[in-house]
Amino acid sequence: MSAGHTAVTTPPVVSCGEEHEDCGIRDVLDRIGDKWSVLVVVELAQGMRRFRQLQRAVPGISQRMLTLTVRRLERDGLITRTVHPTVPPQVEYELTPTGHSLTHLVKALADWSAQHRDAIARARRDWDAAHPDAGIR
Amino acid sequence: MSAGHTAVTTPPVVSCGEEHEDCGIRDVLDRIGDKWSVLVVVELAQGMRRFRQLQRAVPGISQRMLTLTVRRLERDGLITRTVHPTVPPQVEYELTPTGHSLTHLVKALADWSAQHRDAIARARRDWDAAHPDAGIR
DNA sequence: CAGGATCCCTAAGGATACTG
DNA sequence: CAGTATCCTTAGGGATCCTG
Repeated sequence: MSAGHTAVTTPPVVSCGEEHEDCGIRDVLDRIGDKWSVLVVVELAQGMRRFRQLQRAVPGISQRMLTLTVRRLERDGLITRTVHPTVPPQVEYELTPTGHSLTHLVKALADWSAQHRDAIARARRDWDAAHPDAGIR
Repeated sequence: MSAGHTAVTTPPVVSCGEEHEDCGIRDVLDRIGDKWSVLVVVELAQGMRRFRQLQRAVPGISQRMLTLTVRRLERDGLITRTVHPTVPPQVEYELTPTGHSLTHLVKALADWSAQHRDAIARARRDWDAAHPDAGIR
């Protein structure tokens, strides 16, 4: 169809073993694909943070979601939670080595986004223009 | 606290400009963080596919979600949709160059998952054992 | 075959109030 | 400060039926 097309000769970068049945991809996405996890990880990449510090650093997050998010990250061994029995209480969150390794991945995501966001935005505008009445958006 | 701790000296891998306000990370995750997009992309990484082929290749997906997923991917310029006006109709989906570049990213996700899934599973078991009654899970 | 149109249901997330 | 406890709204997604 379209003129010079590299066609099917493109080597399969990802292939999920034999008959792909989920690989581990969905695993990661179920973990960091939510609304706040990566943002918290990104902030913690700068160093240790306390609860309120995190909440201020991650703009729109509610205290409820912050609590849930750090709990999950802690459960998965991506961050540590250190309670100082002072008054008022003081709780510190910090990335574990595993959590830190995740920042590399997040960096890859950010890089990809930076490289393609313009093209994607353009594609969207074009598509929206070509489909004035779409159930999507 | 814990013995030899690399502490705050860890260089910030990701930092989102100055005061991070979302970077482009959420952008990517909003795009591929859903339940099916990556799986469809992974399948299309093998080459061109038709609608039913995709549905069979991605086990649990409903036709509704497949429709929505490919629409979104098409809108973002990650895949192309080619309609052959035959009877019965035949529609082919294929990765665009941008879409193909995404497979590299997905590969990074899969690799990270493979490297850490055991550690994470262990961390979970430990955490669950230490917190018998947790609202999380 | 490749969808569109509906209906329904659950989980994610927001807002608010309260506590150690 | 660092949470917990409720309540409520929405969006994501599944199931089913219908059509060109």
